[in-house]
Amino acid sequence: MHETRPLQVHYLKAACSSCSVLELCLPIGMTGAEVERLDTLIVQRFKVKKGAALYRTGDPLRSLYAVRIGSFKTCVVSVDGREQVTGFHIPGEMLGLDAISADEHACTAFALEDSEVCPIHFAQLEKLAQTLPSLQHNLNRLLSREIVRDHSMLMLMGNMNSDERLAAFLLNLSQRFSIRGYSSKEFVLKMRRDEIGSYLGLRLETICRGIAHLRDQGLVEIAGRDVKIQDMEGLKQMVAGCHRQPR
Amino acid sequence: MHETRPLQVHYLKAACSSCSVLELCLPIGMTGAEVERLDTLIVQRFKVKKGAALYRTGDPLRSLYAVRIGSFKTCVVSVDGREQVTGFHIPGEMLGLDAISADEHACTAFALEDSEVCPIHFAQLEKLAQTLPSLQHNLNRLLSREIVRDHSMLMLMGNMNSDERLAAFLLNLSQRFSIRGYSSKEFVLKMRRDEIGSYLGLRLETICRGIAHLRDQGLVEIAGRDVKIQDMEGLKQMVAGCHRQPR
DNA sequence: CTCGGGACTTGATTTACATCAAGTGTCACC
DNA sequence: GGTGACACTTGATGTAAATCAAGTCCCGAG
Repeated sequence: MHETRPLQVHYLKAACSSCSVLELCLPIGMTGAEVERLDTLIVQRFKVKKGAALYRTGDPLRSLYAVRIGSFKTCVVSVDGREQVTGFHIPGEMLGLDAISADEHACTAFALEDSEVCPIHFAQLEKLAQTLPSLQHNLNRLLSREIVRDHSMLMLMGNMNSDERLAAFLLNLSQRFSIRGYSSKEFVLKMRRDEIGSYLGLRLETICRGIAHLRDQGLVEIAGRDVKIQDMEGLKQMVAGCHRQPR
Repeated sequence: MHETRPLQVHYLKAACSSCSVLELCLPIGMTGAEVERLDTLIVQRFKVKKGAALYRTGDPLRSLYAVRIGSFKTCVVSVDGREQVTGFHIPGEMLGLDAISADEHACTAFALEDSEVCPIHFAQLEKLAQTLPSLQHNLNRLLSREIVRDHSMLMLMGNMNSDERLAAFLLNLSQRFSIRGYSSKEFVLKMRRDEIGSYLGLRLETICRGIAHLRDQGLVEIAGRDVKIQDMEGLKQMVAGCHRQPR
C-alpha cells in the first residue's frame, strides 16, 4: 500500500537521506556536508515481522532505531508478564532513547505490522556528534521532546476522563501523521483496542464505549480500525478543558 | 536554619565542586581537569523563596538548574489554572531538562521551601560538551534517565491502585534520599497532600486514606509530614505485584 | 463454503475512588 | 492568648470505569 516493488528501488537509493535527514529531525540546521557524514552511520535497514520484538528489556544498547516503514509499540513488562504500553511509533520516529540511561533497553519494542527500521549505531552517533555541534543539539532536543511528551501523557492520565483521553489520543496520532505527510483526517489504527487501553490507562471495553460516544457526538467515524475525523475542532474542544470534572 | 551567614563563605568556596561534581552526576567518568572546566560554568548560586517560581512555562531556556538546598515541584498548568504535578526534586537533582526540546520551559518549577540552586548556562554547557565527550555522554544519560523515570510513572498511573501508588511514591523518595546520603527510613515530606495526589493521579482525601491503610498494616508511621518507614520489604512487596487486580 | 478463533461491541453489575461534608490540629498573626 | 486560615483527617454518598457476561463480526485455514 505504502510500498510496491518498483518503489523499493527508489527507497534503496533514497533510504539514507530520507530516513535520517527528513524524518528523524536529527539534522535540523545542519549543512549538506554535515548531513552526509550523518548518513554514513546509516549503513543498513532491516525488516521486523509483525509481532516480533525489535529489542527487549535488558538488551544492551547498540543502536537507536528510526522507524522507516510500519509501526511499533513499546512496553514495560512487569514481573508476572502483564504489560503497560508506553508509546506507539510511526515512520520517522525514533526508538530506543530510554536505553541511553543505563546502556540497556528499558522497554520492549514490538512491531504492530510488518515493518522496517534503520539502526543508528549509538556509540558512533555520539562520536560523530562531538564534531557536529548541531547534531548534538538535535539529539538533546529529541531526548527532551520525549520528556515533554511523557509529561503530557501524565497530565492526561491524571486529569482526563476516558472520553477525553481517547480524543487526545486520536488528535495526537492525527498530528503526527500530518507532520509525516499523511492525512490527518483519515488513518488506520495498527494497534488493538486493549493496546490503546493499556496506553491510556483504561480497559478495552472502555475504549469501545469511548469510540461509541465520540461517534454519537458526530466527532469521528470509526469502523474497526479505520478512523475518519469529522469534527477536528470538536475533538480539540473536548481535550481543551481537560479536567476530570469540568465545572 | 540550613544556612547562617558564616557558612555562606564556606559555600562560596565549596559550591562549585560539591554542587556540580558530586551531586549532578554530570561528571561521572571525567578526569579532574575536565571537572574543573565544568565547574567554570557554575559561576553562581541563588536562593528561591518558598512558593516562588524558579521558572515558568514559556520562559526562554537560559539555564538548567541543579537543586542545591531545599526542594521543588514541577507542574504543567492548564489553560484554566489547574495544575498537574509532574515531579518533585531534591538536592542533587536537575531541573529544566524538558526545556531543551523547544528552547523554552515546558513546565513551572515552584520551591516547596526556601531553596537554593546552581544555574548551569545551557548554551555554554553544550559548547563545553563538544570538547568533553564524557560530559556529553552524561548529559545524554541524564535526559534518558528522565524518560525512564516518566515511563515508570506511566506504569504506575496505568496499573496501580491508590495504596500501591502511595507505597511506590514513598519507596521512590526513600531511594532518592538514600542516594543523596540522607536516611532512607526517615524523612520529611515537603509537599502537601494535594500535591502528592496530583502527582499520583489521586485526590488528597485518597492520599490520607492510603496513609491510614499503610499505617494500619504496620508498614509506615506517618505523622503529618514526618515519615518513618517501618517495613521496607513489605512496601516493596506491595509494589511488586503492581496490578489493579492481583489475581 | 464453513468452521474456529481472535478482535471487537454492548449490556448488567460491582467497585474503587471521587466528591461532599464535617470535623480536628496547628501555627502565624493580631 | 485568642482567632482565623490552612493543612489534614475521617465518614457518608455518588459515579465513572472496571469487571463479568453475552454476544457479533471478520478473516484465514481447512
